[in-house]
Formats: sequence, C-alpha cells, structure tokens
Amino acid sequence: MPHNHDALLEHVKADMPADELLQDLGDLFKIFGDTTRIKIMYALYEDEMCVCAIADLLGMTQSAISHQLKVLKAANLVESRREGKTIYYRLADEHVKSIIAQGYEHLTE
Amino acid sequence: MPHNHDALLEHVKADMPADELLQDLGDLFKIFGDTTRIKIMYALYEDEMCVCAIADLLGMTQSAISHQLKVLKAANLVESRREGKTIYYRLADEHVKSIIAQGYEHLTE
DNA sequence: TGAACATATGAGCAATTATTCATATGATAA
DNA sequence: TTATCATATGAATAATTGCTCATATGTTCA
Repeated sequence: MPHNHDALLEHVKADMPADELLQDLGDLFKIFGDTTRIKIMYALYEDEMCVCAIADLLGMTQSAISHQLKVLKAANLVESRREGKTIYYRLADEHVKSIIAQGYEHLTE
Repeated sequence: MPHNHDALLEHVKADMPADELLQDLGDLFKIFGDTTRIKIMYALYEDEMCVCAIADLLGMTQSAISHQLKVLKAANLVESRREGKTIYYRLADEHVKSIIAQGYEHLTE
C-alpha cells in the first residue's frame, strides 16, 4: 500500500494561505519574471523616468515599453504623473526594491 | 525635435547591473511566477515533505510535481535527501521565504 | 486648426511553458 | 528474481505571453 501522510497534510494545509492569495502571489512574481520589466524597474530604482528615456535606455520600441509599463502599473508596481506631453513613471513602493534585492542576494551570495 | 535625455541615461546606465545578472534575476522570479511552484514552496515552508505528500496536498499528479521540483532544484530553491524509496524536499535557504514574504506584503498591505 | 511630439492600445505572430501520458529508474521486501 | 512503491523523465499538446506593426489618443505650439 502507498504510504500515508494524512496527519502531515492536515497540518500543512491549515497553514497554507487561501488559494486566491496563492494565485495572486504567482501573478505578482510572474511580473518580475521578465527581463524587460526587471530592467524597467531597475531604471526607476533611483528616480522617475519618461517612457521614451526608458525605451532609449533599453534600446527597445516605445510601444514595447508602454505595454510593459501598463502591466507594471496594473500590479501597482509603478505610478505615473503627466507633465505636458511627457509622462514620468516611478516605482510605487519599497516592496519593489526589496523583492528585487532579495532575488539579487539569492543569486550573488 | 524629440527631447533629449542623454545625461540621465548615462547616469542610470552606470548604475544598472550587468545584462547577464538582469537576465538571471528575471529567470529566478519566473520560477516564483507559477501557482503550483508557489504552493510547493509554501508546503515546504515549515518542514520537509516527500513528493507524493506534496502531490496529495495539491491534488495534482506525481509527475507534475516532480517536474516542478526539478525546476525548483535547478534554481537552488529546494534541496532533497533520500530515505529508502522516499525522497524528501525542503527549502534551500531563507531567501525563498523572504522573497515570498515581500510579495505577500505587497499584496496584503 | 494643423503639425509634431509623447504615449497608449488592439490584433497577430512567435516563442515559451505547465501539464498529461507513457515509460524509465531506483529501492525494498518477499 | 519478481512485484510493488516512489520518483524521474521525454515527448506532445494547449495555453500563455512579449514583441511588432499600425493606429489612436492626448498635448503643445505656431
């Protein structure tokens, strides 16, 4: 017979967050899981930047950057302000930096 | 004429990590960007577990779990030990927990 | 109003990837 | 050895997704 671990399962299951939260967590990290978006967040690490500056920096299309900024904004990872024709983006909160910093540590330790 | 931001770009570029590291960072977070893997890591949050227990817990195939454990192990996010026929997996280091914790905070704050 | 600049967006394509299915490997006990 | 349990793995499929291209929206200035 296959071995039994009902007791363990019950215990672990009780400590697991709700499925919806786990899904949201996965969705959040999925956003960090793209080099372009990581680069954008790093570009905004110290100061705000306009879309075309980011595009220039990464050597990518304005369209591509705009699409990614939309994704980042939908996840509350960046915020923006308009100044004339230009729109400046900045990181939304400190979690962005600390998540990236933790990943960085895991890689470089 | 389009507006110029060469000075800014030069400054930001100097502070950006190497392209290879940025790629690795993206690849690392990509691994966190899947609900199944998030669930596995949460299951291992407090203690080690064997493959079939994880499969039972998540209501998924042993094969599916094995595939994902392989991904997690390749990224040094989990480690394993054998005990007879059974193989127990555990989290590899504290970064796993802190990365997840930061994501959790971002969502629930 | 019209022209130029800055950004946003919808559709389509190409590439990635999570799961399934079948099967292989490894270990134990009879 | 043979049977069974535990895990790993290769191939195939289905779904997701990042970029491009064309175009739309919004702003400023002449």
